[in-house]
Amino acid sequence: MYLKEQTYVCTLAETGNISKAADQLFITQPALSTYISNLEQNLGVQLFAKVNNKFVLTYIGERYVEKAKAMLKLQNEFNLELSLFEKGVNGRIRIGVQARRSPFIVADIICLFKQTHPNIEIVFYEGVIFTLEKMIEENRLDLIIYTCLERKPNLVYERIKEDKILVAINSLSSLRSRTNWNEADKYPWIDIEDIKDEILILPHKGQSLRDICELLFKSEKFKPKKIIEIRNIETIISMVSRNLGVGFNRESYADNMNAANVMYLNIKQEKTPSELVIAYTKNSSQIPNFMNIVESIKTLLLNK
Amino acid sequence: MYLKEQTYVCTLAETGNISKAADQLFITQPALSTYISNLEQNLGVQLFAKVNNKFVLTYIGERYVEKAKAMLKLQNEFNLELSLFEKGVNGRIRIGVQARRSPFIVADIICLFKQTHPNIEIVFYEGVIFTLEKMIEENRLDLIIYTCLERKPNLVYERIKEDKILVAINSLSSLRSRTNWNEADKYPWIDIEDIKDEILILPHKGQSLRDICELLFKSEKFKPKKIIEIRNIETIISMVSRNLGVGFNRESYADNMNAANVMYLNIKQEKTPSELVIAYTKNSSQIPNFMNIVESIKTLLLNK
DNA sequence: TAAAAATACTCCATAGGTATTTTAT
DNA sequence: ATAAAATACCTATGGAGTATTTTTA
Repeated sequence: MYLKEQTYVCTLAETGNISKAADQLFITQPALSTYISNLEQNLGVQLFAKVNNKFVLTYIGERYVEKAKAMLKLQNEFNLELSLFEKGVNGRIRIGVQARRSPFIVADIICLFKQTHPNIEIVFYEGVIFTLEKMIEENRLDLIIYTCLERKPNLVYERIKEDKILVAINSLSSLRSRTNWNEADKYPWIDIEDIKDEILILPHKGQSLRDICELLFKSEKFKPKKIIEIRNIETIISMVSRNLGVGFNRESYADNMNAANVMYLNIKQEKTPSELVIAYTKNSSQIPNFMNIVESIKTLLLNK
Repeated sequence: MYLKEQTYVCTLAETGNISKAADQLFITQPALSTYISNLEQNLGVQLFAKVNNKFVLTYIGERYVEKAKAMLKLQNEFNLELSLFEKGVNGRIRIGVQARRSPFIVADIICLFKQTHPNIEIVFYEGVIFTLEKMIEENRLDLIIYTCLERKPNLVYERIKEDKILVAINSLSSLRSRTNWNEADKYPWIDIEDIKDEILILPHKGQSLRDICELLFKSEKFKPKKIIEIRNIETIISMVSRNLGVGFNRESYADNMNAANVMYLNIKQEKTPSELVIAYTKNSSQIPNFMNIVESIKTLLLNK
């Protein structure tokens, strides 16, 4: 942003001398001379009066310069912001996270940015997968962190880790005897057929955990006998804790939830577990060092 | 003053659509398209992101638009001021008057402007003739009202009226018998030779009234016997009122001074009396309807 | 007479035009 | 298939240059 007209007039007003002003502006004296006289012609008024071969502002010239100086101040402010932005000091990143996941992530990311990019404004949006994907495609978010069920072609994905569906049973339940534990695995395994007679506590339809469960049930032709629908996953787990049924959870959520006597199990039938990912649009031009930021968020999430 | 760059960007930001924006700006779609992409190239950043074929501002674009809008506001303010100025509504006129004359003139001029040009700022400067002439030549005044002794070639003069030098005598003084009164004249006549033995009360050297008296004395080879020097002309007249000597005054001042027993006399020897004038520089480009203003001040002074 | 500004002229970058192609819904 | 944006290409204006003249102190 360069305000040539305003700069020229203000410089001439300060020096009172075409030749000196032209020097300061790195142009020649005739160039400035004709520029100013053309400008005055176009404006229809004299901005300068010539007194003893010095250029002094007329009344309307003074009015012009007052406004022009304010403009030049704004120009400088923008140019400063721009240079900070280009260096990556300045900026804004809009991050979308699943509302469910937000408590485990947001505070950490804010702490990370406070240390590494204190002048980058972070805007969080919490929502469901569908909304997050819609918002990033509409350029209302720069980056989303979520459990991806199906990759979209116009987004770029950075895989953080697998995010398996786990069955949550009460550790005192008789189901425990049906589980197998391989030393290599974090959780024991269960066959989904073994819980078909149990009361299943699931989120409502439309919640992504429920939807992914339904896909699994469908592919396995699994028909649950009885389902209780609960919106809040923490409530589901606390119900399992009281042995009121068998719950479901994502591995990434399970790690952040504590409840007495709750035992998590891998599902034998889950072949292609969904993934926790960072996603962004291909032409993400909002921030210069965007990829560094993605990397540092990725590292943060991997180490959790 | 036209901020093309800022106007183009703000219009595009508002419409989100190159074609509509181009229409509003009275240019073609390709013209705006290339203009914006060149601008982004030069700035080194994207101001807009294309989302569903709509142009939406990026972070730095928002920063740009915030500054640009403030500039456009200043531009509108100036353009408004300019149009008022061109219509003569707005403006400033700097009037110089002789300090001596200021009490009889300034209030009337201010009243005149309040009625006819309420938005024109009037700046008064009060000083001696020499300073007034210097200031108008340096463009620090637009117009001076004073008693001109000698016309300068680079100034334009509007003659208001003759401003004769009068002799002030006490009406009880014996000098009265030496005066002649023609019916046609405002004041009786006296021969300067008749006061050469009197005590003459004159302003100090350098005061214009004294200087003009000296010129008269010189051309008439008139040698006063005794002179008392008094700076304030009102004081001189009050001394005449007490019959302490013979005073001098300008006709234009005399009309505005009251003192008991003071009688004013024309001087027989004054052949080319000085004039009360309005003077201004030849290229007075400060105010569009300057000549009207000069005329109305002239009329005001004539009717006093 | 010396310094500053204005003028004459030349050149080139760029804004803006038309015609057309590419892209996106 | 249609509408919008981008691209290609052409033109003209005006900003900036050099050389020179005019003006002013």
